[in-house]
Amino acid sequence: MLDFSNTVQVPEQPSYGCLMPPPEAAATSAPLRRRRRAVAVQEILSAAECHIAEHGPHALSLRAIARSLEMTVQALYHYFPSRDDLVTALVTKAYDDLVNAVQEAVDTPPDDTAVPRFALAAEGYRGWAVANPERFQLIYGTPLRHYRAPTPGPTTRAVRRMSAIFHRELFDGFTAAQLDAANIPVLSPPLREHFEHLPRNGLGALPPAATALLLSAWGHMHGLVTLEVFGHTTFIGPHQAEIFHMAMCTMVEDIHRRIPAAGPATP
Amino acid sequence: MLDFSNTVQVPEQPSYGCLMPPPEAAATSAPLRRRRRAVAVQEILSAAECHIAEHGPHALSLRAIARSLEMTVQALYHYFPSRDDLVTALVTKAYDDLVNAVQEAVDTPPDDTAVPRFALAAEGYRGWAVANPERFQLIYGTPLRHYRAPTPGPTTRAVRRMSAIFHRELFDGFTAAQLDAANIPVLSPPLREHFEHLPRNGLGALPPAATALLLSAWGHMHGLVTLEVFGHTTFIGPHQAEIFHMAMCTMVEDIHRRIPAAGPATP
DNA sequence: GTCTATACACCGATAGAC
DNA sequence: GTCTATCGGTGTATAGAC
Repeated sequence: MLDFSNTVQVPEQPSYGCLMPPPEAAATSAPLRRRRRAVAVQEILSAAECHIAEHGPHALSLRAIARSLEMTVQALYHYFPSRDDLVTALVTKAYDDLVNAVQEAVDTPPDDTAVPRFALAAEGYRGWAVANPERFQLIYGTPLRHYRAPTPGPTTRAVRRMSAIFHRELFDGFTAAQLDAANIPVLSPPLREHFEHLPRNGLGALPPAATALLLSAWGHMHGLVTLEVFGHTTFIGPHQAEIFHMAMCTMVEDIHRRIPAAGPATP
Repeated sequence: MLDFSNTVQVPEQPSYGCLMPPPEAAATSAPLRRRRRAVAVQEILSAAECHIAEHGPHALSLRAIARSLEMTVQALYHYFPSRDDLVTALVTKAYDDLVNAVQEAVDTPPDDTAVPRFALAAEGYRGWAVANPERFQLIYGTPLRHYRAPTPGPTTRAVRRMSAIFHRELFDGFTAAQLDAANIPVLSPPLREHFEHLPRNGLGALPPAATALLLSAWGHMHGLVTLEVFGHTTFIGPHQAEIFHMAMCTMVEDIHRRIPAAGPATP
């Protein structure tokens, strides 16, 4: 792919912000050149995110970024060989930031311990999306014109992390046997087989019924967030968070109701 | 708004298609001029939809449409005063078509009468979205650059129709008292009040708990469709329809379980 | 590493002839 | 109603000087 792939996540930006001092690279043994380059890349990405936040992901252009950085376009080409590479870096970072937000929501001790942990994760998801609507659109909105994502997808790693979190928070405490016996309509044999052949370190580790429930839950969460971020639920006014909270809590309740209690031990 | 607003839906296009003979207007008493104009508008919209289907909603441009119609841009301006007006017409039509698809799905006698009617409607929604992914993106994807929708929104009528269908199919057979007693976490007083002040001929007619459940259901349905149409669930392969079906059926089951049975009559 | 200059495409919109 | 011509802007990308 690109030579900046190993420098792009260097100093772990604390959070997204438009006005941002040039991040001082932590004292490292890397040569000065490298560090300066990394700083420049960070500044470019930061300016790009700023531009996206202001004008939407589809307004992304090298010229605009160059303008806001008071550089010329050609200087950018020195750091990113093409627009697509810049977009790829932005998408990757956005996805990572989203997953980090979810992880952080899960790690933060909740005010109310009665709230299911999946709902906490979901609220981290929503929280990031609402705080960064344009970057959320960059990830989950209409694909960018003329952009071809590299293969393998730059987001697969983050997707796997996210999937693992939701998987854990939704099904932790249940055995595979319990999940397999979840009370849902019977799945077709081809579908069951398809699910069982997914990566063993990911969804493939779950019984098919659980995979189906997890996908359904993901869609539920994502749909509510999408409708809100894309402005289709403005009539709810300031109560979006409450609706979302209620929907996620009842959803987890309903899913868990479909999983039978552990039977007597069968050694 | 625009003078084409009364001509745009004239001959009720049978279905979306790129190659389409100029629709012969039914014998009407309207003057010849009007009919010719209506036909031209239809052709332009059709070409625009064709272009959207091929290159995505964000590629929409008057020039491209003019090219494919072998006209000049200026001829288009004769029918649509600006690009925004064309976009508005396309969005309106897409939304209408989507609602029509849902309505048709509800009206079609199902193969399996055990499938909840809400699930049938949802499958109409999904079916249209999967068949017209780019037009779905036009409606529900990233807002188009530089496009300002007119006020009142051109889609409000269609949204109301859609809302009415889902409302009916999800809650038909339940009384307001039953819906009001739905077993969900208590809603905050401000939220209840907000819901009760929604339009009386729309969501305002429902008890707040039912409105909340309907919104949740809408998000659930929309999320699964969105993930599929925007390509985030390709790993499911050809089993998307089955997952969707299962998710919708269990969802309706769970929602109905939360609504208490009708108590003894209290006259 | 950054610059000027440039090539070549695209876009929305307007003026005015026919 | 449709045309040519044009304005003023957008964009990605490259060549070559410094």
